[in-house]
Amino acid sequence: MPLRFYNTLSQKVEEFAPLDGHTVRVYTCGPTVWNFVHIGNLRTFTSQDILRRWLQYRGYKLMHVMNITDVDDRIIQQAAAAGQPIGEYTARFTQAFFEDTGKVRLQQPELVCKATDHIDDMVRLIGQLGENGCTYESDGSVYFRIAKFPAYGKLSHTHFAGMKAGARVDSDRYDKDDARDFVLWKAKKEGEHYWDTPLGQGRPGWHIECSAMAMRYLGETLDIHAGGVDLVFPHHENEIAQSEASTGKPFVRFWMHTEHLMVESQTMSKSLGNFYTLRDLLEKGYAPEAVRYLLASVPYRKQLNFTFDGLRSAATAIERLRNYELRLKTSKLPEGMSAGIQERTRKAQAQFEAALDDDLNTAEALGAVFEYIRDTNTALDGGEFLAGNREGALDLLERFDSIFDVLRPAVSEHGLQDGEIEALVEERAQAKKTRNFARADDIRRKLLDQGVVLEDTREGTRWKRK
RNA sequence: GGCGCGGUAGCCAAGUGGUAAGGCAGAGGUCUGCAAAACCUUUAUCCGCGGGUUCGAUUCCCGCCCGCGCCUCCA
Repeated sequence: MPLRFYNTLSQKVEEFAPLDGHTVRVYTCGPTVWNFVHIGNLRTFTSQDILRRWLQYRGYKLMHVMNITDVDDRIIQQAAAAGQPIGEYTARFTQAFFEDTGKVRLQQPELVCKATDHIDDMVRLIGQLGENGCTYESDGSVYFRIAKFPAYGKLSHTHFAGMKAGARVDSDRYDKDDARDFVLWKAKKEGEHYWDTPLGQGRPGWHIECSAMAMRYLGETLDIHAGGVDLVFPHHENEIAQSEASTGKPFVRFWMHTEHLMVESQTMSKSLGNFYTLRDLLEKGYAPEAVRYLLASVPYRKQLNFTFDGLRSAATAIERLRNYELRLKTSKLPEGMSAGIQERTRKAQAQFEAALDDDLNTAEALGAVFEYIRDTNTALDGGEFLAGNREGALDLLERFDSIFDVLRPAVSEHGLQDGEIEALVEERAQAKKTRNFARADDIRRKLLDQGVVLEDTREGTRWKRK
């Protein structure tokens, strides 16, 4: 079965291949840098990381562009409250964003672009829309006239036909001709950051930055545009309107939206006290890999119920994976190659790949890997897993980790050096030989205090950092 | 109200028109100086509820109940 993704536009799972056959042009809506990323943001970004990695696994080149929204109402407000220029305020959170996403091992997009660096592109795009007769000005602001774009609503599958224009006009927004119209350019307000442009003094509306930057770097038709489900309407709907009304071409082939994350079955919100940033979780002592695993383990189109129980489960599951890898690498195996095991490995890889090809079904992919681990652990116990099978199993793990990326422990702390650990392991082996178990246990305890776990096996003692 | 997603074991969660993956937790066992790791057995006669289609439905259709999201700037 070929690679296929659910497309919000068609509401169907469709076969995917990049337009030009080799390079996938992806645009994802990045963070608004007014605060630290929370785990809901991270869920979306993690699913996009899985997407990236899977496209690469399937041999495609990537041109992935992500924007940084570094000007919007909240930023202006918060920066003012902090008494800082917006650039200074956003720089701090932009840096924090990359620190945090790096900790959960998100690959960097090929290109990251900031809204404030692309004001000219936005102004040009708005100008083009003006030439096409899609805009109007009111009180110094420029609006997009939805009536000029009949396809409006095709992404969110909203039918505005029966809705009377103006019926839902918000009393605060009488400056618009139609309630659905949205702002492209906001007139300057006293004391707010503004740009001097042919459109007048002001700042861009929210939606225009994505259209402008996406088309600037990826062309008029993108392969994939992704974001959280909440962006379907109005953000992405408006992006389509702006882009297609300007170029007359389809803006995006595949729209992919990540479902939201819940916390203990409830909406995550500050008022409920269940709002967590990544930093909150790390401070509580959870490993970033566990966060990554948990966020990646539920397929992106399903709401993910985040619980601390789940986070601990994730950490234990990672332990199982790492134990298995350690066992594979350290076990002395009988010579030879088992055809049965080889076939089992091939099958596991096929299942793993089929699962991810099927709209990134990470849960099923994990199932395939764990099932394989249990089977081969049994074979290892029974002596049927032979030296010749080791490479295949390690290769499978490597393939798995090229997507999930949880096998390597976070930071190797500055504790004991390998040589020191090995010397102590050797000393303990001698103590055990002389049945000096007190000394042996003493060494094990001492190492455990340093985060090193010892495991005695038939072939001797192996160790790992916890 | 409109549009959309979902309701599967203690928790998380996959899945199929033919009789329920996987992870975590629990119980018992094997192994072990101890411990860990690992394995074995066990934990849903049943997939929100009620109808219908079918030889057969958790999987398709209809209705209902419940949770969640969006409906103008929230990933």
